[in-house]
Amino acid sequence: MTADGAMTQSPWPSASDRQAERETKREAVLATAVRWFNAKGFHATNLDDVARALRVTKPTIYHYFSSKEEILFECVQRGLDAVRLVAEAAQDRGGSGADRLQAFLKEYALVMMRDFGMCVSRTSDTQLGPEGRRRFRALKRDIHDMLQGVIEDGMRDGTLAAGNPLLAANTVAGALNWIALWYDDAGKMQPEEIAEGVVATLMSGLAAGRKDRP
Amino acid sequence: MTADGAMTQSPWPSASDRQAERETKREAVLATAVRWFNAKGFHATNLDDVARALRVTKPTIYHYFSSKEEILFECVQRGLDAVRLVAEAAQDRGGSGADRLQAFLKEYALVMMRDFGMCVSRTSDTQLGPEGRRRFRALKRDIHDMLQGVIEDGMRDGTLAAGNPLLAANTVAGALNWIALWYDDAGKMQPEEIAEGVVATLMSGLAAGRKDRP
DNA sequence: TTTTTTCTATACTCGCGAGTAAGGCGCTGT
DNA sequence: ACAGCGCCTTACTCGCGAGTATAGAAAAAA
Repeated sequence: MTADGAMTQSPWPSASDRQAERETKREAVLATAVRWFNAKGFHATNLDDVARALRVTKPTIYHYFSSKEEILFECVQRGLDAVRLVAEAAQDRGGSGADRLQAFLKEYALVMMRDFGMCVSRTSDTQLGPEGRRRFRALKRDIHDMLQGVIEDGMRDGTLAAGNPLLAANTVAGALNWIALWYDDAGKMQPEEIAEGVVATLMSGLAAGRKDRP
Repeated sequence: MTADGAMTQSPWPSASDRQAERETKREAVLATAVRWFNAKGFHATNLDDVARALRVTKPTIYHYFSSKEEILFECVQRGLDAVRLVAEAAQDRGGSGADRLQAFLKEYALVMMRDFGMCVSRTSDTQLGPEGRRRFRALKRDIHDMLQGVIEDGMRDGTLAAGNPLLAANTVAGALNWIALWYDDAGKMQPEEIAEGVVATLMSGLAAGRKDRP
């Protein structure tokens, strides 16, 4: 039985407890900041507001982050990480290109209705400095390449219509990213419902006359 | 023969000439400003830069506009006016709902690759004050309603697949608006080509299996 | 010519908000 | 006990850029 054993809970935090505590506080800052960024925009949000919402003061925030830009960057990074995870899951999923694409798109859409996902669409790379912009673009490019890759697979195996994969990827990415700009938490439609509907439209198109939808 | 007759060009400008001159200068400010806004973002652009590009100074700009926000608003207004014009043209065009929609979408896409159109997508309403935000949203809502109206027409006459018109409108608007964020002037694809491709994807969908595209 | 209006420049103000300096409190380890 | 570090505070600096006060040149009106 170790000192960290499950039998007794020591009131004195261990070193790893305190490390975890620090991480929890960092995450709390990000969670609060991202909501302000989404609601008011990055520039219109000042860190005093964020600090007040957390019932601390601005220097406290600077104890965990070195700059406002770093906070924004970590927010979009979390959003993009979430998208990358669903992209990887879709790739590993097996099935036809169309099946993998559909699964990918739906999860992608759902991410865009969560705080960190929304932040990605609402953040312009002009809000970051040169280095942050470079990294932001690189992360977005990774996502794009995975999306385009799945589309190419589907075109190759014949489950997706032939066409320009770059254009197709940008088209669907646009429709999905845009969700972050019109989705309303308090609205009537549920995320699940929106994701299903948008993906169905993208897969089947607007025009009438599909074989499978008479 | 009037004083403004076509026969002789007086070197002394008439009152209407000077009015036109003033308008020309206003437009020049907007044309320059919108390019800076699109390239660097609204906040990162300062009016000294814009003035220098026009080889004047900041107070000159304030002689034509009352604030930086007014300049931005007039830029997005021009972009949205362009979209409204193509929407009205599509409505008057006649033909089935699907035909009118397709015509609308293509012209919409083309607008999003021009300076003022790009500015619309790149501008968040958080960049405007309460009044500007209200007007901006109203203009965007007009466009949305027209788009959704055409889609409803198409669903009613059976040329578009049945579904949720609100969702469909948001999906296509997203794909089109997003063009403004990835289109590259210096890229290989021409606006015409992009517009055709994106609209075709939206109308027909990504999945293989259309009757009209075996 | 004189007066007035239009347009533009030089040289400022001024508020906002990112980021910092310096100190205090409490826990940890020696 | 005491040195050291983690955490958080109050109270500041300071630069940037929107917007302005003022004046002068040129053109229009009188």
